Amino acid sequence: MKRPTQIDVARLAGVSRATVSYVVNGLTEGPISITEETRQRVLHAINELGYQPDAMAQSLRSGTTNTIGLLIPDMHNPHYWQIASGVEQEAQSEGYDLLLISTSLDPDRELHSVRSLSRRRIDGLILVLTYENQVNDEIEQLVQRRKPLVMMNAGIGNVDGIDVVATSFQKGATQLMEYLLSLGHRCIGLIYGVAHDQMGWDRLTAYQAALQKASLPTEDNLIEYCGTTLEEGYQAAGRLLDRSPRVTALVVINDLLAIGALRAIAERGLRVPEDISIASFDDIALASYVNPPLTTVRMDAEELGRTSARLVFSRLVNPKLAPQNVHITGQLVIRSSTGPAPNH
Amino acid sequence: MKRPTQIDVARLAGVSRATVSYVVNGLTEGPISITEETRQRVLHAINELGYQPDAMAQSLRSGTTNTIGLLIPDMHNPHYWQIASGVEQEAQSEGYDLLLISTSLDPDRELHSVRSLSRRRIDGLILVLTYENQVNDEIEQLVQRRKPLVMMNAGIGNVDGIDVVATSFQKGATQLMEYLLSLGHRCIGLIYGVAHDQMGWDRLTAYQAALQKASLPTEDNLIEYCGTTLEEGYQAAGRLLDRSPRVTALVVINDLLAIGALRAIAERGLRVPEDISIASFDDIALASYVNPPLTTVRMDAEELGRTSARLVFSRLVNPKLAPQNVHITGQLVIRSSTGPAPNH
DNA sequence: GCTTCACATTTAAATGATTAGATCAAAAAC
DNA sequence: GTTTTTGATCTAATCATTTAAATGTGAAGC
Repeated sequence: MKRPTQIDVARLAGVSRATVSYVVNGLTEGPISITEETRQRVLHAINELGYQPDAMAQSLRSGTTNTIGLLIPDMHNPHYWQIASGVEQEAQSEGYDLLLISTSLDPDRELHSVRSLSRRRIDGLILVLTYENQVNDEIEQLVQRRKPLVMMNAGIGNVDGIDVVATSFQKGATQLMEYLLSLGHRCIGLIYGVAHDQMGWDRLTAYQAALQKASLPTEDNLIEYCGTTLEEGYQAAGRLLDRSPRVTALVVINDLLAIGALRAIAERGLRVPEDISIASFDDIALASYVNPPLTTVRMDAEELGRTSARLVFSRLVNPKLAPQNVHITGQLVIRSSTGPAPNH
Repeated sequence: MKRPTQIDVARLAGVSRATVSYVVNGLTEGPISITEETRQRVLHAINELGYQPDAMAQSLRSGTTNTIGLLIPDMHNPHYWQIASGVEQEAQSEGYDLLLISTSLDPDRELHSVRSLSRRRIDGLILVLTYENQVNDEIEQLVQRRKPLVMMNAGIGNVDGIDVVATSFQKGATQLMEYLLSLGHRCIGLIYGVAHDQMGWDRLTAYQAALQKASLPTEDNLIEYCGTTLEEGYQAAGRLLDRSPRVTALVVINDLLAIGALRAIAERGLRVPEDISIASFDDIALASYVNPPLTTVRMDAEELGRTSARLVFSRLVNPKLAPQNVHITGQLVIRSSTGPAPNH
């Protein structure tokens, strides 16, 4: 059975399509007026047929889709989920739907997806990119078409004239390092699990700067590189723990990998924080529920999502707004996964 | 700057709109033929203007949106994320985009969202509902319009004639209970954290049946009801643990809440599994990384998502397919969070 | 009695694509 | 030399809506 259109309703009610449109959109007051009797006839016909206006046709006419797009790098990391959750909340409360695309950390897909979203006449777009430079042309176009566009990144090269929600763990990472050093830790490992070199730079540089400032060696043998999954975090922690001298503290690029690392620690019979301290970044919901609760640098990802969405909507309301540049920094949250260095 | 349309391209290339369409869609072979020279002129104009076909207009014409919708109850539970992830993967590989809606466990929103998705001419729809009965009318309509529609549920009342991916923990829960009883546990608590009475029924009944079969009391004082968040699982576990006599094993409705429960256990200085065993359902990625790794009944949620998506696409290809009814059951995975009952 | 006006509704253009069928010139067939 | 065919392109209908402008009617104004 085909879905009924305005024409079907008009025919059944014995009126023209315009009248149906006016009734549906409640324009019966003001310049246009429809008799109550006609109105009822139309409403009755709508009910009879189960008519619903076709969103595609409306979109074509209005140039508006009531949809915002969100591009995230990976659906397996709770951090990105939380961002999406925040965006979804805000979108829903504004009556917008969410088109979600994950690029699975693939730069080709990133480019392809931005193109696809732009063809769809999305009303606004939030990008959490990993390979920014790839899509500059597309972004340029979107900006010129006055599409609300928010880029969320970890302080990579910002594009001019667009809204940015920049996140930085730099300050929080520095705080964390000072805290660990004050606990007497002198051999602090870093698990650097990222999809791409440019990611996590804020944490890496803060880590190195802190060590340097404390006149400690910053050689690479304290850094273990890996991918972005739990399993890879677990593996990397294992490799790092089996080196000697063993680190007394472990800084992990995010909570997810830290949970993987916790397992590696537990398997070696080490106690946290008595034998080894561990700290990470993000403060995902789980961070305070694992055993022991993780010391972490908090960045409320859901709030990040909500903020980005709000930027989109504020530009949707007022397209002439000057480019916004929200800067969000992480805050150190001390829990029980960190403690004094052994023999200190 | 407005986005260029087919007309702009046609004008610049000195041809008609039809010709542009043919070139864009690569129909230059077969019944239609275009000289290479014209083709080049059109392509050049497209490039010049940065023309991209408007997806809305295409959708209106074709009645097809290249989009599938997914409705999930809650974005905070990793279980649903994993489903979404599976759907997204499959959709992307078929060249479809994903429209994601979370109802936040609100029945009104559930109804409203299904309506909204149906207005959008979504090509297919996957519903993970919690309040099925509310939307039966809408579903009926979608079926009559021959929209591929998959319902994923935990074996509640199935609607006739539609594709269903039914999940059941019944068998796995029974296995789990037998396993716990065989370890000597006689006082087994249940943390029943659901949004809605009908959810988790499979686990509850299996739990009760197993106790009854073992001639153990099935009074309600071993069951702690709560909501669906980590925090609520934590609280509920606390309440249950503080009763006496204390349970020697804890069955939790899902892994997420079990992780909350683990914290409550740790805070009371109890060891897992020496003092108390804990087991749950889902086997989210984290389940094998927490300390200790959780015994759980595995249900691969990502696979669930992929399966649902595949059902949608298979019906999209062949609308006359008989209604599919995939039944997926959970499998017990024994890890180290369960062990012999104390004093056994 | 003629104009003016308000009211209730309709007509038709516009949104941006696809595609069946029309057109028109040049080449091929007879 | 006329008809047929073929190749290349164009015309116009269609998809389902919105909305500015037009239409027709009866009542009010003078």
